[in-house]
Amino acid sequence: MNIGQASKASGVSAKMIRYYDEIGLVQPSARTDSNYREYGERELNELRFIRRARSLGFSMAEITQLLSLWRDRERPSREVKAIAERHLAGLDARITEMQAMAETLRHLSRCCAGDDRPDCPILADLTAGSLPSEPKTPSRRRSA
Amino acid sequence: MNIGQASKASGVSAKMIRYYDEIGLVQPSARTDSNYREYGERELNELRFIRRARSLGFSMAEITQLLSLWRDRERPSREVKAIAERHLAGLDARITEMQAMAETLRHLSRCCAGDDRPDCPILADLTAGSLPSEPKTPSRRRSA
DNA sequence: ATGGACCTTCCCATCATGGGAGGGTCAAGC
DNA sequence: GCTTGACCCTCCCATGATGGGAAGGTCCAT
Repeated sequence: MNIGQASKASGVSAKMIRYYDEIGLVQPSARTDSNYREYGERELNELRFIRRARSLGFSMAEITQLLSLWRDRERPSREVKAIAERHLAGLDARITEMQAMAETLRHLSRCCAGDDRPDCPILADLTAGSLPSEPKTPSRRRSA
Repeated sequence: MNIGQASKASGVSAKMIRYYDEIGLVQPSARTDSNYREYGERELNELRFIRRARSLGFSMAEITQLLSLWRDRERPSREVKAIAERHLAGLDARITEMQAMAETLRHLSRCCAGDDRPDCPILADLTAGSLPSEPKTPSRRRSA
């Protein structure tokens, strides 16, 4: 199977398949005389594995580990689970963070008239710009 | 105020302040004879504005628009609101997507013993790898 | 006048992905 | 056989926001 066929069959772009080859993640089982990459069922399954793992948000670094566990028939499921849980924790953290952003935006948006007038609580909020730590006297800077 | 002071006062790294200068987003009000960037209150507020907007997840492209509205005393709040709502919609979409990932992972993780044995529903799921759309006859090409 | 803290510019790296140029290969139809 | 179009190859560049670091100039306090 050449790269185009592997791409169609795995749902991974040819560009990415070449990239995985380059970084040594999934190498073609062979090359033809004319230097075309050739992939077999095994590589195909690995490409599908990667695609599925990417769709769950795993980074390439994590996938590298997962794939090597996948290849190892002796792996302890503990290790797989640890990777998954670490990733899940990161995911949850990012979700929480984004939810906070979304809530703030929803609030500001609700407060904004959204008409022709220039007064805008959204811009007002951005202007307030509380510093990370120190509160600091609220800068009553010249109207500018 | 030089770049270090502006950095401290705004919470934006000096590196980023130089970058904003380079892309023309916030330029120093002047340069000293020795070519040091000089920032005034106005620029300081713009930097704080950016920092706050970044913390709400706006992209630099969005911030460019927001900043130009912020500078325009005649802006219609409608435009600000539109940007905010578009961004909010994108955030919500990403949150939903990540929640789906997290739910899947939580489920898989719950099903995984996480012990010394190699059997692992997480790897099993990744192996299943359903194709994006077309089922397609399972390509029985030469077994390779 | 010396040292250290600061500033400058320029280059490189990230991470996963795509775009495109320039050139070789293969298979089908004539 | 030869042409044509669809494929493949490698190599380079770009993304977005950020940081790291080198090489060299500046400022200030001792």
